[in-house]
Amino acid sequence: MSVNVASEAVSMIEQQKDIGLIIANIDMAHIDSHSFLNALLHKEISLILISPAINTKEASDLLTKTACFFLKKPISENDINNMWQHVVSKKSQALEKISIAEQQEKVTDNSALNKIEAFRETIKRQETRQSSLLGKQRPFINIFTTPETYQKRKIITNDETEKKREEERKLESNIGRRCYIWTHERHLRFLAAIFILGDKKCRPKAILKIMNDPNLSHRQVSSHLQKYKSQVQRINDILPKYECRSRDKTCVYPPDYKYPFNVSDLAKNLIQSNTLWHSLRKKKSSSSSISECNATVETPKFHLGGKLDLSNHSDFCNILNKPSMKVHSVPSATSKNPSFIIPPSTNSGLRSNNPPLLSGIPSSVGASSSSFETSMNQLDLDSIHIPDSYVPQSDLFNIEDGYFLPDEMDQMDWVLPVENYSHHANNMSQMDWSPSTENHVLPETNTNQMARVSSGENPVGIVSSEASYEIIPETHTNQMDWSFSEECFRLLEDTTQVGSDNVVPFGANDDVPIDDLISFDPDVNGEYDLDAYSIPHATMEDHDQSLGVNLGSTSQQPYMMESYGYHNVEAANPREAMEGVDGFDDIDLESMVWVDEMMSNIAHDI
DNA sequence: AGAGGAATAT
DNA sequence: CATATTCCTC
Repeated sequence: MSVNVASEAVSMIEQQKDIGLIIANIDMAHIDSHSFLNALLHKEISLILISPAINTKEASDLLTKTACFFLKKPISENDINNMWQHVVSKKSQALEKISIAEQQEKVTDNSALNKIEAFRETIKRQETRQSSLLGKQRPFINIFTTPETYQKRKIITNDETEKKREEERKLESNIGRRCYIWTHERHLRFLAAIFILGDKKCRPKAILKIMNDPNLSHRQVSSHLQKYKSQVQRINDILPKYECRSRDKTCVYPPDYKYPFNVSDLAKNLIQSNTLWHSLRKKKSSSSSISECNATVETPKFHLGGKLDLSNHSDFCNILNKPSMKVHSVPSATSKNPSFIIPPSTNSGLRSNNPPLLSGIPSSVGASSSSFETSMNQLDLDSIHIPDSYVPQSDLFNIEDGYFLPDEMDQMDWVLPVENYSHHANNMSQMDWSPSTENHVLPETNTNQMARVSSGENPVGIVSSEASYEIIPETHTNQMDWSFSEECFRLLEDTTQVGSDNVVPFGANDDVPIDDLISFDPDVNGEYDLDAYSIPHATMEDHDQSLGVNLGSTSQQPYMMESYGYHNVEAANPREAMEGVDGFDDIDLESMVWVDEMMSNIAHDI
């Protein structure tokens, strides 16, 4: 909001309560600038003052009282770009004010410079974080550099030496840093541990014991577990919302259905989908354009195709003899929904170098009896009963003309910019399973009027009668999302070619030890013919029949049929996808060392 | 004392 | 957001 007269601004400040930042010319017409400043003295509003020339004394005086920053005319673009930093993190600003006030007791005549120095430090910290995240340095803004600040730096008081030591301590630990502890491999171990332990026993200490990672502390596992659990919760909260937004209404749901995903069955699904992803990736790399660099690109090891029967192993036998899992509200014991998702695409089955994080969460694998309980006697991850998700999974990845971002959902950065691929390829993105904004389907029932705003060919936003949603800006669409563009995928493929030295070739560091432990074959009996899922059921009765149940669909709203979105997978049958791949059926005993370690740990625990 | 877990800090 | 730390209970 802009006003021409200062008095207008003052009354606006009085009335409006959500003002976060004021940018004002120091030379105000019709009003004494000091009375203007008094008006916001006790408000928590950041103030940036603009002046044609900066009088140092006056500036320092004002900075002490109210202003948080001074800009000298003419204002550069850089200045504008950095303004946001004055409004974010009110809390830290407040803290800073306190610490500055304390300093003022000792250095009274330099208070303004203190403030600038402190602010500078704040920005520096932010820069550090951003650059570590982005993997590159950004130019640091110079506007704060004055001879005085440099002079000030040389005066080292006891206070400051203490501060410095504190800083060093913080640098040694990982406080405030992105430190990629939870690599893909570690996370998979973590998930495996959770799966093995089960919901009730998956405590930090036990997990750590199974993971057997000397570089991890109990607390780190604890923290990771906390986050993991919160994400499970998030999924359980969010999935029902997808369901009601779904265009695919072929499912008929019990009125009281839930999403009883628990911590360990989700872990199982995630491990499984990761394994499948890697296997398909391997297939792709051996058959498509990447094949020319096959000789140098080491592909991950897998043991798909055979299950590792550990039922006779004395340790595992005990471990796996845990109580049977109860499952709530299973709509269908014979649902044909596959337990994984292949992202739809125009000409390629695998589009991302990131494993499918959300995939596999909805699963009904192996539910073949009318009983919803089972007990495990072998490490057969397919035999566990996981309830149907009720979510037509393909819809999670459908792209429509209209997108909708539910209020309660943030846009998640669960995939990485291509430029940082080499750095992050094995890390991060483990926890954020929510599909990005683009995958949100506009609910049919939504009465909110939506309009798409375009600039040329590029959508720039969505305007609704209630709110407007910004479409992910270009920098975000460059991320390795399931929905990323064809161009982006090509770029990705290019950058993963061997010879690009800032990029780790795919596979070089991607081996997943957990695969050595668990052999998945999601389609060991050839039952999951993905093509079959793209054929719509003719009638609801057919649908019910195929599910082997009658869920009383006649009493429900008859929904339109939509096809599933499993298109263009190179081999529809994952089993086929694996045929002909060397070492496919082997179980490499030498690579099972970790399994042995894990098992002996478990034995010790027992 | 030390684990676990929520909350909060960085 | 990812990770570290604190605080409190058991």
